Amino acid sequence: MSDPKSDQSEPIKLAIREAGLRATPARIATLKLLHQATSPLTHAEVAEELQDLGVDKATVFRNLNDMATAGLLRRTELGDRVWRFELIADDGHASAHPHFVCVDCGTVSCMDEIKLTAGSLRLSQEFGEVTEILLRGHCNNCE
Amino acid sequence: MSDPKSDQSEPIKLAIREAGLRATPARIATLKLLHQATSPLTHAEVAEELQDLGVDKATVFRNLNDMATAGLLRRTELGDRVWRFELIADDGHASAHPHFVCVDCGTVSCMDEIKLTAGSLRLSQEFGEVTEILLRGHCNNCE
DNA sequence: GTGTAAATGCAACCCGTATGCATATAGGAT
DNA sequence: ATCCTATATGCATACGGGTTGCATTTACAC
Repeated sequence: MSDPKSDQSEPIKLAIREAGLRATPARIATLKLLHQATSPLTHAEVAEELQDLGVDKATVFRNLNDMATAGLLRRTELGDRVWRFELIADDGHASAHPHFVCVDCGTVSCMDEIKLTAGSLRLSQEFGEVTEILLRGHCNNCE
Repeated sequence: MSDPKSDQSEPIKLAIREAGLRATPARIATLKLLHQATSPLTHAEVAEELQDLGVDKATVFRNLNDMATAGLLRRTELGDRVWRFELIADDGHASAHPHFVCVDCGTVSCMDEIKLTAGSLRLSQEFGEVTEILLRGHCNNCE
């Protein structure tokens, strides 16, 4: 009774187990969803998508948080009091990158090339070690 | 029965009225508090300070939001799901400036000199008009 | 297969914030 | 100085995203 559908579950399962967690259907579905996403997803967005599979909100919340703690996801708050999660993959869109959040429509974009000036970087080190850059403003679709 | 204490209430009252609001004790006290502050304050911080004066939480919340809408304060969310408010003065620390938030202790610092590289600035305009820059990381007191 | 720690579902709860409504007050009109 | 009314306040209650306690189920090491 082996599953004939050629999904990419196996590598995902492996990754979950390597992170020290059990590869449950809810977690696999969550990671698949985030894999397809082009920007960070909220708790609510993931929960809505997974409730067709009969997965409870609380489970989604716990899984997202647990997988973030386990290093599979990055959890960020982009100014609207909602947590968002994105995959930390071994490839491509992996490393921490700045985000742009539209204060009007709430759309979140990933920015790969944004940098601070050298001087600003130096100055910022007087405060501490910067791990995340977030830009907010009005996106081009909203004006 | 004129008040002998040489506080700076008058200019503050004027500013409140100019913003189209009534100069109530709660608002005056709120602005004085924010005037002394060196970084943005939360609802809770202001509310706690003002409850000695018998001011209700809800009033503080409404006043902060109203004064932000009226252009007296700037309201920002710095990643911990809590609103913070800072004065928009005519002098000094007035214009929008980046903030640094320590993800460990939650301390917020105002950064006046941080800039993006010219190239980043150009790139960011593909997304929209950036109105706010927020940096997060580990502050020097926390490591 | 079996046992057990980890994961899940459900409901209840938490915390920061917002709101409805009756009362009090600022401040322009008189 | 007094009055009047829109604005502001206090209190209680509601809200929304997120979290947690507990009994049940399930992944997976053996």
